[in-house]
Amino acid sequence: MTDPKDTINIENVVASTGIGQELDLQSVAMDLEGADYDPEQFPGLVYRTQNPKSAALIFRSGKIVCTGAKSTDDVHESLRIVFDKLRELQIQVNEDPEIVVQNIVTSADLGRNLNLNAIAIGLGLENIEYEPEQFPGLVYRLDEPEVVALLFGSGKLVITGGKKPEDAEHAVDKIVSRLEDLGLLE
Amino acid sequence: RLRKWQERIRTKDAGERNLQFALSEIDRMASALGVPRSVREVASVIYRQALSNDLIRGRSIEGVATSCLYAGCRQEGIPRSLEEVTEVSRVGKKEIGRTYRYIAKELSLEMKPADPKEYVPRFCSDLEVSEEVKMKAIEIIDESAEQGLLSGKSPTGFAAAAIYAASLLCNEKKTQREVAEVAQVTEVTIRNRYQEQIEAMGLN
DNA sequence: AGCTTACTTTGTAAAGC
DNA sequence: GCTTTAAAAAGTAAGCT
Repeated sequence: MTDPKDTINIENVVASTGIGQELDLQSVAMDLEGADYDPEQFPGLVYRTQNPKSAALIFRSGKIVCTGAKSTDDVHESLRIVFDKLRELQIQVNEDPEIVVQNIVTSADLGRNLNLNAIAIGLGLENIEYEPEQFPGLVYRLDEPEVVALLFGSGKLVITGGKKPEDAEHAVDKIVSRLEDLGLLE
Repeated sequence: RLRKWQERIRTKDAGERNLQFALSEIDRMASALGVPRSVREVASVIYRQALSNDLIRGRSIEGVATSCLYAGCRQEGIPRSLEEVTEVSRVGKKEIGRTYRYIAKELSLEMKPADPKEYVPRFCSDLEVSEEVKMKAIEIIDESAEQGLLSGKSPTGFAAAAIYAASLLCNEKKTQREVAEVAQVTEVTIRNRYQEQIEAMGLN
């Protein structure tokens, strides 16, 4: 039996940071190759890194949001590239800006099909949201860790809202044991 | 003090007018959908509960009224799909769905997902098929749901496919297009669900 | 009948309307 | 509440050949 924990894969990491310096996004947009900046539509400038792949949202305040990285290491590497690009434009960037992971999206596989109708009733209709007419996944909010899990009929799941990789592991353990207790797995 | 008093009356009148508007909208939409009076009453009760729990603030009256009607239909066991309620409402499907989920959660309505079988009588009478087709469709839904094919699938598409399959089995063939139209799903969805159900019934 | 593209859901920060 | 970004899950839908 494959431990569902071993199937966990980080799909997206969102983090925030700041260079500690105000920016003139108009000029940054002019000098930074590949930058997308449309202040009418959104106040942030979008800059994409290729290796690792990510998208950074750079704001006038100097605060930055990095999304799309596949690991916390990739977040740091992506932001290092962004910092260096800004330095190339003669912009002062703090030594080691603090990088805070805000959300980690993970996928996993329980390895067996799930009867979502039975799970909805078993876990308690008051704790879940399952509206197959609107979305095929069952939404399950956990208190500890504080994450949200989307369970699918295939047994695959998505866990989001966590701030560290262990949150997803703990969530998978709890989900597996609850489903086993209810006799809804295997 | 006089001013406060007038304001209270103004607020009370406005609130009363809003409630009357909401209830008349529920009535209008219920008539357009052809649901029985019991559903309008349940929907009205849910709307008043939403009102007393202050769930309307920040949302459109029409959106809440439509969501309450959608919830009422399901609670009464004669569901209308979001597509169907959207057709008679002045707000979009996305807002109705979102408002419905919010109200259901806040009022602890604990709604079970709609059962595809609940759509069979209405779809079948719209298609003018026999009682035999209706029973066969229900049999197909029961069997394929038992085999776990229902998880994540839309109840209307599941019901539509079963009715299409049943019409073939009973030699009262309805086209995918005809079934798709009454169920408000695409022919592609019927085809996909139909294939799985036929396999589950061991009829392929 | 496919294939492609796109939208539905979840969470999260950023600045501003 | 909205706007934008990213990614997964699976279902549904629409457009094109």
